[in-house]
Amino acid sequence: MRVRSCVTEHIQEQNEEVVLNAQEAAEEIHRLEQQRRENREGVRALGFNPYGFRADGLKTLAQAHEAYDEGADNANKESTQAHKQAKRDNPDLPDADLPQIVDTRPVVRVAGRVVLSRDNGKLVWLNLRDHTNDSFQIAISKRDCDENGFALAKLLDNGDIVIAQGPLTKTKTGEVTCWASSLEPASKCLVPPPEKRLGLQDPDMRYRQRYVDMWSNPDTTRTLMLRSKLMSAMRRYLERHEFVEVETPVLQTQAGGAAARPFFTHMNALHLDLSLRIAPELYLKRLLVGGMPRVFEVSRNFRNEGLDKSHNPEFTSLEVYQAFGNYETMMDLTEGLIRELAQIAAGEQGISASAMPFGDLLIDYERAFDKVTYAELFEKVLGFSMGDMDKVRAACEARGFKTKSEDGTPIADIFLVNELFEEVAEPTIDPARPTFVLDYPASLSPLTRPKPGTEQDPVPLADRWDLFIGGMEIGPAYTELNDPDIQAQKFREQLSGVDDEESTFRSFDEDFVNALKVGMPPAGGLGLGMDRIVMLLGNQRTIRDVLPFPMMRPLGGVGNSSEESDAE
RNA sequence: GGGGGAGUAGCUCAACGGUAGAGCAACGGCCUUUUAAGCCGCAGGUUCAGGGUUCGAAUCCCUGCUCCCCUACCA
Repeated sequence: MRVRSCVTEHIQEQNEEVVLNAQEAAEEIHRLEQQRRENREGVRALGFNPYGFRADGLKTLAQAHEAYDEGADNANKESTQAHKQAKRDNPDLPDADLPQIVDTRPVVRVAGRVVLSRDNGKLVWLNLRDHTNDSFQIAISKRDCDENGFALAKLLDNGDIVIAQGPLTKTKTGEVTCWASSLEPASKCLVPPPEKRLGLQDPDMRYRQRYVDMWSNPDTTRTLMLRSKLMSAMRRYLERHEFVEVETPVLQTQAGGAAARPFFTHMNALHLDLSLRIAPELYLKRLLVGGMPRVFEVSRNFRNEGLDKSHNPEFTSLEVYQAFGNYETMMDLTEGLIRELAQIAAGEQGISASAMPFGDLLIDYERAFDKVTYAELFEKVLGFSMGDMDKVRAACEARGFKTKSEDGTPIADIFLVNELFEEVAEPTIDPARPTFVLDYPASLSPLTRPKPGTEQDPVPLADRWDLFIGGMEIGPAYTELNDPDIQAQKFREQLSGVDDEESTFRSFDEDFVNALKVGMPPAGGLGLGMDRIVMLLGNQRTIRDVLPFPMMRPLGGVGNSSEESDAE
């Protein structure tokens, strides 16, 4: 009871606050909004509801444009001319005896947002926009449109949504136009819109008010719709390959499957501290143990790390696991998937998948992806074998890379090898050619099966590849480790090998090891960064441009953190 | 984390120590084939916020807020 009354009080306080804010806001209505409110009243005075009703039988603006019938339009124009000419020649004849006007022009009903308007007095031109067409012209003439519709046209503001109906014709400059017989309001835009040609430019405003960005910059909507189409095509592709989509927990008692700092939250009912998932991997593998042979999850992952043009704190990965597959199975699957998505994206944009623009690059998704092993690429670029530790250490020192940690202990050889690889070898991969880099050092891949026969090599390898496109890492795939003893040992190594700061977010998942004890079939596993794939195929430079609502710092300063960051 | 840049009318931008302007949008008027329509008229500002220097600050200095770029970190 006590809790309830507290809650009630709290809600009351909140409500009072809302009322106060609303009053303050009401006093501060901008003059431009006020004018729009007055126009809205004018629309009401005509007998319309400015917020409209259900409308059936609407065509998209693109469909309407398609429906234009040249023959019918010409027949109408010619017969109208003949009628007028005859009337001039025989002013006394009744209309019934004059040549009749033929009108078989298709009539369409369309809806859209007003992006331009030109008022010529007795003829008003509107250009409407929807998701299929940036600018479709409507003419509302005093002669041909119903009286209320014509009066409405005079009261419209840019940004309003309207429904127009009428026959399709071409103007004398050749533009397909709906010559309205009626016009109705569908919704009012009370907020003054951005500049009509340039759209909303300020990137901050574009992300914060995506709903304005989307209609004022149609490319934004196109990119977000491309994202949907690619996600849908990805599901179709995987289902065609007999994968089933599953959903695994986002709230986890220990976030695993990747090395990343998680977000934390608390569950009241069980008095549990929980973290949001950083990867779905360990749960998907449990499903393989249970007997699902081919699974995938479109996983929203949360990582409490920095933001930049390829990192958002929540992002979408595709993870795929195939029992009795390996990392080569995953390579074929991935290449096929990405090529198919590229073809779909290319089709949307009317270009070829063999030359898709990404910044200054033209990326070819049609030809077979390049393949190179980690060791080959290392040796080709560095000029010596990655097993030659003296040269590795010397090369690192020559380049000024750290070879000792803060307390003076030498950094493990394999991290030096990887430092050289990432800093020197990786950048030489041709960004215009999708490239698989195969066979990573085993110590860098704790959840991966060691490559048979390399255990005694200077650098033991693992069945792992990474795919690089456009200079970005798109995702890795593995032959999954299914030996519970090796897995347990890798967990232990990871825990002991990291400093205190990092150990807070690496954990030994005993239940996962138990699952492997029950027996997981050999399997291939794959993780793809879907946001980055949409960036590549939609030619967008930043991850923010492929997310409808990217993470933004709240306006107004201090933020809402109840305490100072505890993890710095 | 480090360095650089930006914030001015609803929007896009000028003005860089001396009366805050333009284009678009808006508002009033004219106009039945316009295409960023046109013509005439009229209005619109806490120059991000707060402090300082100065006779005088959008402009120079300091602090804060927000964004952008580079860099660093990052399975």
